[in-house]
Formats: sequence, C-alpha cells, structure tokens
Amino acid sequence: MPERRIAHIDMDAFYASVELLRRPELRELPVAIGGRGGRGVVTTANYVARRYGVRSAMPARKALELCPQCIFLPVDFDEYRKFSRLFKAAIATLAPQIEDRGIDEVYVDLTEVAGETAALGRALKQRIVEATGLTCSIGIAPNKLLAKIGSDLEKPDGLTILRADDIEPRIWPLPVRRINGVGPKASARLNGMGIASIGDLARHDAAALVGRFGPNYGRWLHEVAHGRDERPIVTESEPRSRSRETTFERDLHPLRDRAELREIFTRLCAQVAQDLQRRRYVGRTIGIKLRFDDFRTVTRDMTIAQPTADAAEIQKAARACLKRVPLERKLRLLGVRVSSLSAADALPARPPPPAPGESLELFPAVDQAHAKSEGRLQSASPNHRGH
DNA sequence: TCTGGGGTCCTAGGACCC
DNA sequence: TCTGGGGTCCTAGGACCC
Repeated sequence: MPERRIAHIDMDAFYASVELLRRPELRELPVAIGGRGGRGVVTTANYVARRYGVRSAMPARKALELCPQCIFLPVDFDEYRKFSRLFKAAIATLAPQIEDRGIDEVYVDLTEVAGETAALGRALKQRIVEATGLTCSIGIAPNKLLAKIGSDLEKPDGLTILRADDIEPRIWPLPVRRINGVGPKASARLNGMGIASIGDLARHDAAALVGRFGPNYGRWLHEVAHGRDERPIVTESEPRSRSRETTFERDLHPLRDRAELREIFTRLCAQVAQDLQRRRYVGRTIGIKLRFDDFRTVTRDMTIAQPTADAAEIQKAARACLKRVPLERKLRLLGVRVSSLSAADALPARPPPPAPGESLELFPAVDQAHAKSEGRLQSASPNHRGH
C-alpha cells in the first residue's frame, strides 16, 4: 500500500477575513467577530487583534480590556457559509476526496492526485484565493493527525509538508496540547505527570499511559505521540443530532420569569423542528439542556416510540424532560435537542389496517413453549421501552 | 461584568433479554 | 440465599472540536 498524502486546509481567521473583504478599510485595525454586549464572546479575531492577546472564545469584555480600540462586528453566518461553499468547491476542482470538518476546514486525500506535493499545495492555495480572495494554511503529511499539526505550524498563509522523518525534529518539541484530541483536561493531567511535549509522551511507557488514561485513550496517546494515525478520509456522513440553545441576556427565574421562559422554550422547539423538516430528518430522542446561574449544566432526554420532526411533539417530550429537573436556581441557558435521527423519507409506512378477521392484538397469544424456543432465534424482538 | 452555539464521541450504570 | 455471561438500549455527563 502506498504511503498516503493527506492535506489539512484551514482558512486563516475565517470569519474576520470574510468580514474584511467587504470592510477593507478595517484591514490594519484590530477586529473581533462576536457579540460585544454583556455575554458576548469573540468567535474570531484578526491577526492585528491577536497581537493584543485577543483570542477565540474569549469574553468580549476581556477582549476590550486587552484592546480597547478593538472593533467588534456581529456574526453573519449566512455570509460565512457562502464563502465556505466557495472554498470547498475550489478545492474540489483539484481533489475530489474531501472530508468536511466544519465551516472553515477540511481534510483532502491527495494520494491519487497527480503532481509533486509542494506544487499541489501551492495550487490549492491559488485556487482558493482566486475563488474567495482568502488565504489559508495547509499541512500535507502521511495522515490526518500530522496534516492537522502541520497546517498550524506556519499560520497564516502557510504551507507545511511533513514526512515520517520530520516527526522527531518537528513534532516532538511541540506541547501535547497541539494534538487534536488532547484538550485542556488531558493536557493538564499529562503536565502533572511531567509530560509537557509530544516527545515526552512518546518516551513515556505505553502501559503506564493505559493505567492512567484507560485502555482506549491511553493506547491512542501512545500511538499519536509516534505520529501514527490510520483514520481514513470520510467523505460522507449522516448527522447524529440537531439542536438549538440560547443564553439569556440576564439569568431568568424559573417562576418569576415563567412567561419569558415558556416563550423561549416554544421558540427553540419550533426552530429545531423547522431545521429537521428542512433537512428531511426525524428523530426519536428528544432532550433538553439547562445551565444554571452557577454554570452547572444538566441534560435530560427521553426516547419516544415514533420518530418525529413535529414542533408540538418535540415540545411535549421536551416538557416531560423539563419536569424531571428540580429548578432551584436561576437559569442562564436553555436548549432543545433531537437525536437518534433517521431520514424522513425512510420512515416506516403506517401499518396497514388489519384485514377483516385479522387479530388486532399487538402480540397475539401464542403457545408459550413455542414462543420461548423461537425467541432466541429472533433478531427483531419487540422493544417495550420508551412507550 | 466572567465563560456562545452547534456538534461528535466516549464512558458507565441500570434495565432488560436470552 | 452465595447469585453467569453476553448482548442491546437508554440515559447522564464530560471531553473535545470548530
């Protein structure tokens, strides 16, 4: 099997860069995209703002402390989605095997694409800038793990090619946090064990990692530290859930602000329903999410007999979930989620009405001994839960 | 005056079944 | 009274990612 050639393409400061296309006069100024108000956070900052320490996910108020002259622009997802389609289409003109990783990044399999690697990387950047006016950073490597790390090494407008013998000199010195899948928690635990760099991780005993992090995560940590990753490019996937949630302008009291909460709740249910209908999905598991004023988050869900995309049915189930949560604090967030999705078209047809004389019993009485001996062989036994 | 919104995957316990 | 073993489904929470 030939060694693979995988690219990770990451658009530079995507939301901010799209905004600056229509506001070029702001190009040299610090710009942040996101809500400026009370509970707003920065979704993206341009590189000028980053020099002041402004970062994604930072509360807007903190960003303004660091950079009082920072210009805040509201998010415009429709516009970003438009440019997302454009840059992905530009990539598809060169390489058809594309894995979508969200609005601003993709993996691309270049293994079967003709051309020298660096030239291909430059061609991808060229097509993208022609189609959108935007720059990106690209990593090309034998697998997704290394391609992703690579795309981050020379931002913005970078092109980094990594081969197997680059792992020791270029990957091992990096902090473990740079591994996609090692977040703040795992990173802190590793640091506490004296493991700061990816090289430290690679030199650590694999069995000890399994002992600390469990068999799956422990083994995976050991593998990725050595640059090993066999995950394929996944070009098609089905959604698992759809949801809507909102953080209130101010914390709401479950009783005193009942009317307002009910209105928001109804709206969230309607929005999820509309979203499912537009995409032609139905779901069997309905859930809610609450966040209290102390930031504690709880979820409840329930599985219903028949999948649905109907706002009233979703709301009915969601209300039942809501009743299972003791509301003894103010709320800052409410969310509604539908999961266990299936295609609406694939809905099993309503069972036909019984022919005259046919039993109406769901499970007609049968000879007990017979039923028992048959039972083991039947793969589709009725599921009584969730009724 | 802290901390958005929309996702995925994993784990773990209990119910239930054979 | 001394209590297996394997499987699936459901539920809740958490880590992580963009």
